[in-house]
Amino acid sequence: MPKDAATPPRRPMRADARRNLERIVAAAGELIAEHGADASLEEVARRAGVGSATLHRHFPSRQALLEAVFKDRVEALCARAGDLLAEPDPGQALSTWLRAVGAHAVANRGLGTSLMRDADPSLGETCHDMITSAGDALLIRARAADAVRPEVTITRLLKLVGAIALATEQDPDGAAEAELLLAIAIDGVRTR
Amino acid sequence: MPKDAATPPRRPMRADARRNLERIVAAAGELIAEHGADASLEEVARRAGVGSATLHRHFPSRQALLEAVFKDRVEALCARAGDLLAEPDPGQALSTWLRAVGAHAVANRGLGTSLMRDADPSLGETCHDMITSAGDALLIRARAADAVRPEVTITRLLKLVGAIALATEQDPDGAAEAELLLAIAIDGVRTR
DNA sequence: AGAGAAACGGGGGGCCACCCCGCTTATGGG
DNA sequence: CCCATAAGCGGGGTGGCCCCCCGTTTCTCT
Repeated sequence: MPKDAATPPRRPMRADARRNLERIVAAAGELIAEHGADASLEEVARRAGVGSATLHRHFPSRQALLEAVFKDRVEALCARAGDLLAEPDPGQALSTWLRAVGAHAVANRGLGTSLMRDADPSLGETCHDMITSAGDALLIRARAADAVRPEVTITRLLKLVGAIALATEQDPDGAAEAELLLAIAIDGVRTR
Repeated sequence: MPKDAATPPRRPMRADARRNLERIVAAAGELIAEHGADASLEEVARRAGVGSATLHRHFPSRQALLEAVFKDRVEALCARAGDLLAEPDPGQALSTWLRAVGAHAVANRGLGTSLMRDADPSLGETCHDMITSAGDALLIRARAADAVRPEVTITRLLKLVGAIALATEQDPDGAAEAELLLAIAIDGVRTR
């Protein structure tokens, strides 16, 4: 298995190109944290000290840029999912992980949007794909333990989490509210 | 109690102004149905046969326009809530109503966004206010019957429904998916 | 009918995404 | 070490959008 499946071209990237690319991702990270997922791409280029054309060449769509910005955070969540497979209670493990995903999605504005889209097939290994695989392992285990209802799929769960993150994004205390909404969704509205 | 609390100005609106306003709302309704809540306002004005300045004079913000477009649909949902107060099972009544709200939110793109915002205080009686009051009656009854968990508030429920509608908006079969997600959220992820 | 006010809308400013194309610069063979 | 080559760059143009200013048109009341 290759160390990095996302770089199949044989010619290594030119040094300046890689440098610019890194600057762009860094600037985008800052601006997205400040202004959300629909931050101005021109401003990103400006802050990166790069022409807007360069940004568009490296990232043909906004989504592509978001993927690059959030990649490492998503990887962390995937790793977390792996750890939780060792947890004795499968239902609890899934629930814990979903809360972690929700927390990240709220903390990093725009991540929620990225997690929900499975659309664009030109982007190769997307955040959505990664997190789906990671979560699915947890879900399958929970289902085997009969801890989740049968119509629950990983796609639906992630959509739910992403939607909640999006909905609480401009709340004054979004993190706490998201936590609560997720708890309600997981345990149900009705009393048991 | 006045029949229409939203028109306190004594001078009646000029005939042409009212005509334009109606045209704008109609055009906006069409375009929002086609392109979602972030349809181009210029295009709305164009289709209404009106200058863009006129649109902005009548509706100082996008949100104000959305409120006008969805007002009657929201009133229908409020009426539905009133009817459901007669339902014998309070928990069931609440759940039925939430599904109805979800269905409307999915069918009318952009409605979900409107229902969640309680922000702008300059807009008087907003859709959000109306639906909150209507739903609260159902929720209070359900809570009295001990049918819902205590941390559930009407604001949170509506946020949940709106978020789900938003998340399924670009799904191929959004309506069915939203229905399912809502069912999961209401009954909980876990088996009972 | 005429005065006055209310409403209109063309057009301009500012911002943005996206792309074209002539110029710069890294790279690897000689 | 040098230079040919092509990968990469970015200024500036295009078209779209939101929002507002202000001269002009249209309604309304007497």
